[in-house]
Amino acid sequence: MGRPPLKKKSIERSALELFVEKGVDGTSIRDIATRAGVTEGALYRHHKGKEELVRALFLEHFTRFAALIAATQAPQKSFAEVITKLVEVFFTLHDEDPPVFEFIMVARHRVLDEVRADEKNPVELIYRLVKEAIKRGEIPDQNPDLLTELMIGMVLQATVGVRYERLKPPLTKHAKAVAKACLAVAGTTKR
Amino acid sequence: MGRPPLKKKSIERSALELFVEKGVDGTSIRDIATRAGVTEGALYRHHKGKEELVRALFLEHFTRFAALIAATQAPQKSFAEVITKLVEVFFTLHDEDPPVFEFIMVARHRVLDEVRADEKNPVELIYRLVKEAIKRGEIPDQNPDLLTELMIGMVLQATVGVRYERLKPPLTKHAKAVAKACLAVAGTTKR
Amino acid sequence: MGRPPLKKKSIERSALELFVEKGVDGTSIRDIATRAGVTEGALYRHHKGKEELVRALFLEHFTRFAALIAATQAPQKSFAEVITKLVEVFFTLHDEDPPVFEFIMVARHRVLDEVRADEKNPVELIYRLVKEAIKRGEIPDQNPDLLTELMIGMVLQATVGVRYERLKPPLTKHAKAVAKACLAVAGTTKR
Amino acid sequence: MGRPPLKKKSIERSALELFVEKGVDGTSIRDIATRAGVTEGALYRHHKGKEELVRALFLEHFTRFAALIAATQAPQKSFAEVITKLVEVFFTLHDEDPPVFEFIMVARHRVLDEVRADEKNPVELIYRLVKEAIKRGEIPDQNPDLLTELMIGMVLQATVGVRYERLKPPLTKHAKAVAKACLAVAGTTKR
DNA sequence: AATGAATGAGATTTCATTCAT
DNA sequence: AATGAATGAAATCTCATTCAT
Repeated sequence: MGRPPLKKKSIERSALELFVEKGVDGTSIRDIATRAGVTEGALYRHHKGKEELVRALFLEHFTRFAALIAATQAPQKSFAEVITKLVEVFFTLHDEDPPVFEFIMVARHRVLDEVRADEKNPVELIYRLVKEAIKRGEIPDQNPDLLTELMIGMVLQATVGVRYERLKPPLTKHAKAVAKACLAVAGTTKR
Repeated sequence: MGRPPLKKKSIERSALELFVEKGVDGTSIRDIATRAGVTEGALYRHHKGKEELVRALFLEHFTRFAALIAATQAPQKSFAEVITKLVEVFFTLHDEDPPVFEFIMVARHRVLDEVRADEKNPVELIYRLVKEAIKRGEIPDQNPDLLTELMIGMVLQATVGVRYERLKPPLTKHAKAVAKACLAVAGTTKR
Repeated sequence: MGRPPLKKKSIERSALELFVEKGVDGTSIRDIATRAGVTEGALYRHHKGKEELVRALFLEHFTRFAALIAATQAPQKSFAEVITKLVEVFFTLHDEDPPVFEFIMVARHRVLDEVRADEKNPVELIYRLVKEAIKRGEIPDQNPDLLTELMIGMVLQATVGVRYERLKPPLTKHAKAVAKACLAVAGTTKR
Repeated sequence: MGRPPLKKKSIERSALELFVEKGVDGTSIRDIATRAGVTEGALYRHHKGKEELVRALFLEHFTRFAALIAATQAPQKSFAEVITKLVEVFFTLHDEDPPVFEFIMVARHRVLDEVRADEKNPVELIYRLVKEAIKRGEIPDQNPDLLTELMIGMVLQATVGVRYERLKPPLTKHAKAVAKACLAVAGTTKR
């Protein structure tokens, strides 16, 4: 094995940040190279092109995210417990590296259109949680799709609040409050 | 007078729809012209370029939105009443013309960076409502920034749910439920 | 006969001025229309297009210029008299309407390539004067081409001096001095 | 390093020639690329655009010209000596590379508007020479601005004469005659 | 006579990608 | 591994001209 690819990480990090700041379509190879302190050709040593780079970055992080999120699931846990855990996990993932979290949010539609109804899709996961909680009487009967959206909306918007400096980081400090809000909306009966 | 601007509306509508579908940077002038059934040059009779077109479309609709949203304000109304009204107004605006609503959401960061801390900014408006409600004891003492984000998150995510066909339109059908969710999160004491 | 073409003169004057200020290629139809206070189409009511407009403007004024210049010729006059008269005529034409004079200078190569070795060409005219003066012994034997260029250079550069505000107009005030310079260069022996 | 910039010189030379032949506004990027044997985009590797290319070419050569012209200055030399030297230098610069000389003439108004009253401006330099010569009694009292223009006019028109094949190159062959003409116009008293 | 929207051609510029070094 | 000149295609924009009004 030769020397480690010194610039690879730099290229990938620069790309990720720029994708968040200006969008994938708004970011050029030259933008990435400039920020990474390399020249345009260097990117092609490591990736086939811009779209492949987006895909690679997405899958690298999303896989990790999905695994951590899936691990929150446990049949014996109550709806309240799982939701609380989920919010914590989401916020921890965000705080760990906010640009990475934001990139996943930005890139998911572009990449996930191929993976749409995937079981790993957090929307699907939460939807199933809600359905089961209703069936088990943990929360009142209601439109499970709507509740899913509302909870997801609160979690995601909290990350937006941090990005625009309307909420003080770290986000994990707000996890309890947001989880409580989710349960309030769900109308959780038992604790 | 020369020919009346038959194609202006068509160009603007096509642009707006494409901006929502593929993003501003992902939409080319050619895309717009093709959908509008004109040649590329026609756009420049009416707008200086793509960025100016985005700005013009945004300001046109945002101004109308802001006026309607500001009109929900009335000093004698309770927090619950105003929030309920606001959700209704948001959802009505959405249902009226979902692409226009979505375009405003998509374009706001691009355009509003110049208008940031504007009083017309709905985030600001809701924040002030929350602060006053806390002061008047209508809702428990809490982080007003967080509550603001949570309510906004729910409202916006509901529109996303419709876009991805996870929620059945029209959105106004869900207004009552979403308003109730907002009040549940706020912990409204009086009704 | 209907109304007179009110805007025709305005278009032509605006075009002429812009051709001088920014060059023919640097001036667009829109530039002309804007300065003339009309719309783009109006020009085509009076002229076939930009090139034809240049040609028309050039020929209109050049014809008049050429006639006045040709009138300076008289067989019985001395070289000194004709040169003095010529400088006066040139400077009078310039002072009468400097933009017109400058336009003729700017456009001559573009238009005169068709008329090149024309007898009306002032260069040709002066060249013949010089040749005859040498033959008649009015001036010393010398390179007639060079003398021609030197005299033309002085006359034209004087107009440039006025344009760049290095010489005080009117130019006719300098006619005597420039004529004297021409004769000094020629080495005129008799007066 | 990547490939050495094989085509840069070719692009710049082609541009310079075309600017002289057809004017800057009459020359398209495509014209330049075609003559240089490259594609249109290649130009942008080396220059920001056409205007910047004009500026770069102008400054590169003008700086060299100005240095050589300034070097003709020496306090102990007579007006006649300096003028003779100046004409020689101008003509040598012209003969060395006529297109470069002509380009400087063509581009100077476009670029020099920013550098106008610069001391390096040859017009200024000659003006100062003339003023001093008058003060020192080397030439009769007269309008120094006019004399400056007349001398410049002769020198420049000589280069025009060569371009239009009315004067036989090389121009340096005519230097003595033109210098003599300048001194005749100035009315130099001492030799 | 004049308007000005629209066209069609082309000019300028950007950009992902390739490749010789 | 990295460079950066150059390409080829596409995007943005300009402009002379036409034509319905």
